[in-house]
Amino acid sequence: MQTATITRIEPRTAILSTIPQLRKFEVTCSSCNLREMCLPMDLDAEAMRRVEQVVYARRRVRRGDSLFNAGDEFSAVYAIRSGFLKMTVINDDGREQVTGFNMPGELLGLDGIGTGRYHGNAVALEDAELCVLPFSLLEELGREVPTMQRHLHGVLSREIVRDHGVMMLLGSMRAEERLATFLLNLSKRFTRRGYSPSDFHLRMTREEIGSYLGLKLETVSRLFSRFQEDGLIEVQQKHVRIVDIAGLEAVMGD
Amino acid sequence: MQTATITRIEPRTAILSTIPQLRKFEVTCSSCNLREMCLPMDLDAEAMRRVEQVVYARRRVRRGDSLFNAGDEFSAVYAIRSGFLKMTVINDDGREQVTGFNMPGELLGLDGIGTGRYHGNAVALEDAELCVLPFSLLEELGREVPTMQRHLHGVLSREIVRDHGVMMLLGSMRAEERLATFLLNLSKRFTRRGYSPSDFHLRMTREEIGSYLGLKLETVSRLFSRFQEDGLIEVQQKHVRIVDIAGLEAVMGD
DNA sequence: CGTTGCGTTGAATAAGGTCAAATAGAGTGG
DNA sequence: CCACTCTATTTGACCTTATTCAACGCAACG
Repeated sequence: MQTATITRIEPRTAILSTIPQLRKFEVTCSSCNLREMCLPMDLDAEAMRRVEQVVYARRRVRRGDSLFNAGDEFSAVYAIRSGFLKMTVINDDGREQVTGFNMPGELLGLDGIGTGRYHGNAVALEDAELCVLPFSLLEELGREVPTMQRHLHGVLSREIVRDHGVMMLLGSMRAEERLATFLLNLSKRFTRRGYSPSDFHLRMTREEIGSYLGLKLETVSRLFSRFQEDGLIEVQQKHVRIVDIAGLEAVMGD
Repeated sequence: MQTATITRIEPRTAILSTIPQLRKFEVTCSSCNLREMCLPMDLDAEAMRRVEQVVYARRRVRRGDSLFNAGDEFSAVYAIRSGFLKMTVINDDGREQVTGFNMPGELLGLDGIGTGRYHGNAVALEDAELCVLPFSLLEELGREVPTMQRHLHGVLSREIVRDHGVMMLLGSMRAEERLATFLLNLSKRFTRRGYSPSDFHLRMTREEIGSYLGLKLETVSRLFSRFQEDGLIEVQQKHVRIVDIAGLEAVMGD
């Protein structure tokens, strides 16, 4: 496990003009193709400029490496620019639970605000690049720009809502419903990012899917096979093709 | 389902002096015995005063009634003054999942910030009284008082952390571990509120416990009986007495 | 004092887990 | 480029756990 590369970017616009064009281009949220779903969503030009001041570094994490681990000191949240990550928690007996899979445009590290230390582990499922948002700067921005404040609260609240959805999944659904829900959720998120709703590459293993869904990897594998037999999907290793969306949705309806 | 009683309290201190002594006394967070664990935790006098301006109404909800329901317009979060409540979500096929049980000093309604509508249902398990905190006032306060801002973020973040703990419970633990965890968690929270760590009254039914823990009510009942046979607890209907805390903790260790 | 909701318990069943073996890919170094 | 290794995946057989179905008991309440 090696230290991830950190690319420092100038923190304040005052200095921004001294940076080569290319670099400047990289920093701007306004030109980032994730702006529609990332933190600066729906901001006016002025607010956007302020956010860009907060994004003061870029960080790369290689597949298998951690962005942060449980217990690490919290100082920033991260916006995913590229790559897939998983969030996990590990309990006393060493059992690991995957609490989420995250894709570009999503925010990581919110679990660290409350205690000053990250509560979970963020591990890259493939090489990833992230925007580092020092949380104190984000809070400062929130105090000055109500839109940003509201937006940050929204992100936190929606994470809670998402978690409640996972509780519903884990607490009330049968195995096949869980997997169907999972696939449909991935499909929706891929669609939002401009990728195919029906054809995608799973970055996580069967075991990681199983952990997230509260199932064993063998069960996940069997379900993939069954869904394929039933003509709902086509699977080949990590590549999934959803053949019958309505059918998948109907799995929950029985 | 009847509308809960709402007691209006003057929103701003300017008017506060006109209220009878008793009422004034009721409003003050500073004299509330929950201040140690509620929103105004760790605030200085000035910040405390500001919070008290935000708490502008009191609301009563009777056992079985809803404080709010999924889809209701979001405008406030609620601090529980007295009484137990449960949070639930209901999915398309009508299945209900209990996502949490809440006791005095805890905040409800955070799930509504992100979308402007509450995502879950808050139902009183016994007659309850709550402080109404209009969220726009809370945000305003957050912008002006960094301590409060940080504190609100902390509450939101810790809710996420709690949810991840529940995911761990639902995704990775066996039935008996879940129930043991649940009982120990209740014990801890009761202790914090000055009640007995070992002797308490469950406000929720076996079915509600089961829903929360991802188990059927019969399973919960059997586990209670088994824990009793094993000398870990004594149960009589809703009254629980933890006899062997270490033993309960050990349930998770096997 | 019957009704009703909640809780307990037993027996049968099903869902998913465990164990084991075979296979398929991906990555590595010669 | 190929052989080798390692890890991920698939599948079968069997087992365990929790669910389902059903009956009954208890306590609160009109």
